[in-house]
Amino acid sequence: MTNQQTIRVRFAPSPTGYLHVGGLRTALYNFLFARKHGGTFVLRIEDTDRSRHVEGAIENLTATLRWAGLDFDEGPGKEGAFGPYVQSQRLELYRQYANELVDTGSAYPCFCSPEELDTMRQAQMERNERVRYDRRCRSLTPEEVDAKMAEGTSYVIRLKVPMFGDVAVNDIIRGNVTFQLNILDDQVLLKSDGFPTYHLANVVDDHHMQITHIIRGEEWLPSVPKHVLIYQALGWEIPQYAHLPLLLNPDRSKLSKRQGDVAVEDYRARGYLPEALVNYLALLGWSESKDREFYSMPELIEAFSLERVGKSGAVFDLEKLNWMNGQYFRNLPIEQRMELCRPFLEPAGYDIRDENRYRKIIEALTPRIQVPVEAREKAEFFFSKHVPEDETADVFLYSESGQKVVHLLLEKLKDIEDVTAERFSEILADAKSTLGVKGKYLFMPVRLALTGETHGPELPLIAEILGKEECLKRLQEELRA
RNA sequence: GGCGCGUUCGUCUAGCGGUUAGGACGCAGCCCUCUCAAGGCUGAAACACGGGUUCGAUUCCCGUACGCGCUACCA
Repeated sequence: MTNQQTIRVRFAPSPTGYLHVGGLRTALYNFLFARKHGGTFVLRIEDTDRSRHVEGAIENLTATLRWAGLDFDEGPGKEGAFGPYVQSQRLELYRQYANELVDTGSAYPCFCSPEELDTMRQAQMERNERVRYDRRCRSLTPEEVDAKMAEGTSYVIRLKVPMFGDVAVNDIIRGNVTFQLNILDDQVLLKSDGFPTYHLANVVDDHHMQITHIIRGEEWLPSVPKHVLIYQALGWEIPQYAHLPLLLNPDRSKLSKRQGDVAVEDYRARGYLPEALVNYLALLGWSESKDREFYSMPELIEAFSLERVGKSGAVFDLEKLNWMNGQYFRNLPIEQRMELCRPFLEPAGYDIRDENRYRKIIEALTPRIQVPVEAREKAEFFFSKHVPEDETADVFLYSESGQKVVHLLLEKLKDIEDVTAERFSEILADAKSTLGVKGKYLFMPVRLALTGETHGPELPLIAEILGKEECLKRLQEELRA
C-alpha cells in the first residue's frame, strides 16, 4: 500500500437504468479513497450483457453521480488515456486476450449448447451430484476443434481452471482469504455472441486502465480466484482488493427493490439532500473511531481509510437517513429550503407565488420537515381547510366555550387592519382575560377553526400567514347557531 | 448441498486483555408548550453459544449455531 505509483480506482457498474444506493456507497468509498490519496477515480460501464441493455442508462448514472458530488476523473464523456470506458466499445480487446489465453493453453473453446448444458445439469441433479460443467470440451483434440469450427458450431471460450491447488489474496478489509481451485467451474470468458463475460472484461480492463485497488461489494469475493487465475495466465500484476460489506434490507438480506427504494434517484426525487445521503452512506460500514455523525465531503476525504471499513453487513435504516436529512435541511438558508420544497408544492396546486408568504410558510414548517416531499401535506392547511370532524372538535370548537372564543376573535379581528403574529397573540391574550378561557380551551377552538387540524405550527404564525380575510372566513365557517 | 464471508443494544457503530461496554437513530419519560414538531435532559436496551490461552476475556485461538453472499454464455 505504500508504493510510489499513483493510486487508480474505479467504479464499474452495469447500466441497469438507475444507480443503486449500494452502488452509490461503493462509488463513494472509491471516490474518497482516490481523493484522499491524490489518486484517480475512473467510471467504467460494464455493459457486456446485451440482453440487459437499457437506453439512457449511462447518462442517468453520470447525472446521479454528479448530483451526489462524486465527480469522476475518467469515464464516459470524460475520456482519459485509457478509454473508451464503456466495455461494449472494447470488444476487440477482450477477444484478443481470449484468443491469447487459448493459444497459451489457459483456456479452450467449448461447443456445448445451452440445451446440452441443461441436460447435463439435470442429470447431475438426478444423481445428486454437484452441478458443474463437466469439462467435456476441455479434452477436445485440435482436430476435433478445427472440425467444429469448420462446421460453424457456435462456441464459448472457457478458462482452464487447474484441478488442484489454491489461490490466496490479502484483502485490505478481510485479510487473508484462501480459495480451493478444485471446486471452481471452468468459467466462460467469452460468450458465443462474442461479448466477454464479467470476469474477462473486468480483469482486462482493470489491467489496461492500470487500476491499483479494486474496491467493490462483498458479493464479488467468490469471484476473486477466477480473476486471479486470469491475471496469472496473462502474466499481469494482481491489484489490491478491498471487499466492502453488503448493504442490507431490514431482514438482513442483500439490499434490494421490493423492500423499499434502492434507486438513488428515488431519494433525489423526494428532495433528499445529496450531502445527507452521502454522509449517511459513508457511515454505513465505515467509521472513524470518534463519536461523530456529521461529515462534509472534504471532511470525509480527510478522515476516510479502507482499514476502518467494517466487515459485517449494514442494514439500510431509512429512519436514520430521514433524521440526518432533517438535520441538514434545517441548517440550510431559508432560500434553499424554499427551493427544495417548491417542486412538491407547485404541482399540488398550492399558490406560492407570494414569495414573502411562501417564506413564512417554510419557516413555520421547517422543524417538522425531514424530507422536502413532506412539505406538501404539512403545508396543505395553508391552502385549503379540512372540516374538523372528530370528537376533539365537539369538545373544543362546537362547545359553548369554543363558540364564545370564535365569536370574540371574529369581533376583534374585524377591527384591525392587518393580522400579524404579534397582533394575533395580543388578541388571544385579550380573549383569555375577557372570557376567562385559557390553555387548550382557548387555542384549540382557534386552531381547529383556522386549520381543521389538532396540531401544527404556532397559531399566531398561522394567522399571520393566512391573513385577515382568510382568518375571518375560516372562523365564520365554524360558527354554529 | 458446496465454497466463502460475517456475528457488540431493534438498527448504525466505538472498543483493539482489566471500561459503570461509549455515541447515534428509534423507543419511553420529563422539561418547554394550545397541539404536533424542533430543542434540552433522563432512561430502558447489546458483547450468539461452548471450549481453550491467560492472573484476567467483548477483545486472542478452535469449534458449534445462526445469518448472509456466491455457486449462469447476469453483473
